[in-house]
Amino acid sequence: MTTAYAQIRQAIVEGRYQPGQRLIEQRIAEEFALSRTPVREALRRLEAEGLVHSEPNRGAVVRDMTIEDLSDLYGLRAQLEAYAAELAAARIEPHQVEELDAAIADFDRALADDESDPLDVTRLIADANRRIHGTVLAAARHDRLGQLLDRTVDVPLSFQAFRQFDRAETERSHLFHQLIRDAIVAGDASRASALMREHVLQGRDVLVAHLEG
Amino acid sequence: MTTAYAQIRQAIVEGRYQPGQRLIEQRIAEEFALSRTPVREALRRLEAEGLVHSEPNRGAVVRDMTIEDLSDLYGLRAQLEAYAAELAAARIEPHQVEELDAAIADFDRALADDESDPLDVTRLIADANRRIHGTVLAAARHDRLGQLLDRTVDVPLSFQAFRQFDRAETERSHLFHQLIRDAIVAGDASRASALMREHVLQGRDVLVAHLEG
DNA sequence: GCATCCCAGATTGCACACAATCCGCTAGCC
DNA sequence: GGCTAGCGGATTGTGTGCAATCTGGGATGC
Repeated sequence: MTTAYAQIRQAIVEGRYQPGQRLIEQRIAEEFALSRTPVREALRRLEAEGLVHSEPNRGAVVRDMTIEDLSDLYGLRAQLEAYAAELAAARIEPHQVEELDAAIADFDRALADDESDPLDVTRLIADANRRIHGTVLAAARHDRLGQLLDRTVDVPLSFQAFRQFDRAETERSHLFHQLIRDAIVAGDASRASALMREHVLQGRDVLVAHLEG
Repeated sequence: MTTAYAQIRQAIVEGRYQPGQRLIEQRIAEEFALSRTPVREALRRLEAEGLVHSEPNRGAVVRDMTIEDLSDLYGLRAQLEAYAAELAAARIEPHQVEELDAAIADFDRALADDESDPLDVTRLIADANRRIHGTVLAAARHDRLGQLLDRTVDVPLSFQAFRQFDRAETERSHLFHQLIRDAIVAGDASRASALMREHVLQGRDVLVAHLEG
């Protein structure tokens, strides 16, 4: 099951299964050399996560979203991540501060790297970014919030082709990461929250502009 | 599947399956005169919703929560409902204002009713309350937010025995409902948001006090 | 006495078969 | 010509058997 879930999920997030496409159990089962049973369970799980939409007796399709839907989703994510930052400001532990600093340093290093393959640099940046947000979330120590955020963050990925980060945008993100880090470490919950909200909403604007253009 | 899901869920929320209790597929299947297959799917769905926790090859148990977990959950709910109120202030439509007013009027009527069986009154109040919050959520026009909220709101129910509402508390809720309604209708998003957050956090305090006492 | 190994029972994970349902299409009727 | 009823293929929903895995307890060795 776990394997079916992970594989189908990856296929959706990477865009191999496109929005709107029907996900026929038998076909997927054959594709992954499994029976329908684990495929069904994976589809139910993906439905609960919102990546897939399904109706009784009619099966599942990869969920399609309008730009408005995506924009709303980012708005929700902004709320959730802002709350995570707020909690983190009160709950973060020293070793998590170290993790956060390390991830921010990696982001900085990747940003300054003008020798490696740009594709690798993009990957490094994306990874450091994930670690930064992940550490804030872990510091919030709120399992359920983490769960909801994981799901909310991944959905839009299926609508973004893998794309290079614009330099100015990336530097702005870096700045925000540092400000957010400082607010959290200083225990200033309301500023941490506001900065994180703004940071995510900036991301929304960039995505929307990209999709409209 | 749908029937298995609904039945198991109800059993958990009503407390017939207690927190910590193992949910053995075969046993539940027999109890509802089904095979294990729909039961399995229902358990997976409940797991995704957070009502149930399960580990590979070890099965599912009704999720247990500490007071801290519940308190955190209410904090999350406060964020989400506040966001719903914020969006509703910008998006509500005339017929939804009518629905909201009708639900608030029902709440008022139930509150003034000192003749009916107190248990019926409590049920009426709980129902009006659900409609008020449901209408705000509908007015927010944000499917995903609605989904997340449904799940976040129901979980604590399994930890509350059905209880009478304290009169002062109920009147305070009624007041907040009216203030929230006015802010939404006036299009004042930030006040609607702040009021809703406070309203939910009051609910948290009451629940926590109740569980500790 | 204590730790370790191993076995038996219980339970979940998966495959497969059959039943129920849905959708598109054709034939028949008005 | 257009509309409705009904048929057949495709797909999902459910039941069941077997394999894989975990748990607890007892026997064995130190």
